Amino acid sequence: MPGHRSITEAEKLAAAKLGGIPIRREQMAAVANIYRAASAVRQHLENSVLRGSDLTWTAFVVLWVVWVWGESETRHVAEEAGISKGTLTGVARTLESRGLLRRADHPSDGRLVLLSLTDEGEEFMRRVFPAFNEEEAFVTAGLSDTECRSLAEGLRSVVLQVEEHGEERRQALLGGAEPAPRRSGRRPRA
Amino acid sequence: MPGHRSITEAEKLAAAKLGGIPIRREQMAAVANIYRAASAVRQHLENSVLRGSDLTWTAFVVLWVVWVWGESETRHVAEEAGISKGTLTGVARTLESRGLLRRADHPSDGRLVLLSLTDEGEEFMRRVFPAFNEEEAFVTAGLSDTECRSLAEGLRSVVLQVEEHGEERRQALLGGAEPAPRRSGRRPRA
DNA sequence: TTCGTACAATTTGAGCCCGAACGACTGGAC
DNA sequence: GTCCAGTCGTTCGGGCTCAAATTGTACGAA
Repeated sequence: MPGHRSITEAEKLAAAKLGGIPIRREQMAAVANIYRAASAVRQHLENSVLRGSDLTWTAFVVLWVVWVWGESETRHVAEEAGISKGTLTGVARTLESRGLLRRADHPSDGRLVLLSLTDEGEEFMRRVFPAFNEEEAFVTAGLSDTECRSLAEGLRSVVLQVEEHGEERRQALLGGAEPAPRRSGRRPRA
Repeated sequence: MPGHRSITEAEKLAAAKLGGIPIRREQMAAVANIYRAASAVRQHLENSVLRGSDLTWTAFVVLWVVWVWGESETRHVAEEAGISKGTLTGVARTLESRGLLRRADHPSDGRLVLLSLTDEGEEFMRRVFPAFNEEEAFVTAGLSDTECRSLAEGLRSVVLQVEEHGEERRQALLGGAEPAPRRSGRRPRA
């Protein structure tokens, strides 16, 4: 687990490093803690309820999305699960090989693929989701119901800010220039 | 970005799926939003300030840790950055190849490796960190300073809960049985 | 000295991650 | 009927991710 040395201590050192240039401390601490918490929660869930079935957090989320929303087109599942289409292809392959997920062609549009749970997948979610939710309760045990709601509220505000103004902001930062190429990624064939 | 369909809507569907079994809604929403926010923030930062230098979030965090704390042993850096030692080996290799990070043997203990920034690395952080912090402020723009502090406080409580009681909890859940093997991971040589 | 235990970083294998390139397909214009 | 612009899922390349196995170093006991 991260964080033997406190974030506040780190802030001071960072400030010293910059000598005079002001830092947005509260914002920095908030972002740092979002990431820390996300890692801690994921780690805990993977090593408790998910470990027995050897599923990753992502695989479980995908399964959850299909379980809750029923048979769905892959692009919607990727969107809901918060992963790219390319990643979903791989995760779906894994889940299919475990016998939990099924893929089917769309009856009228040949470009689409539909995902749905197998019977085994349904049975799995009925059994495992309650345990998963139980651990969600465990990790937030230090917070009251009200505090949980308030936490979720604050986080939603962050998500919304990025969703609504992120693209525009990135455009502005690049100042018209096209985004820098990525070292990784597929190369043109020629 | 994830979440066209609301989490509250998903809750109801999940509840219906379970028919009667109660769900900890607030806790579920809090955890879901922690993860969503973390992804959104990471995505935004990678595609704005980090894109130009083709660094990932993780690589930047590692750089930041070494910048702030100075030359450090790899195990401490991994701990601070919230990644495993194995992952750090790879990330450090990447940063070394970019000329931002340096590795050195410990003068008295041959088992240890020390990481420090190159001059280029120092220059990079002096230039990029302010921009990074600026985007941390952007993503939290919907929150006041007080709300930021309160958000960080709630998240810290989650991190603490997992750090302090997580191991014990996982033990209890497994009920004495050793943790299930992982499909991935290195195999015995024989 | 030689052994054994402890602890360090690295390697390994399976899998996740993104975004760009790609091929299959759609649906409207002509 | 034949373009053709748009959309879909998949492939691909470089990189991150973990935990277990491995290699190497340290250090005290026999």
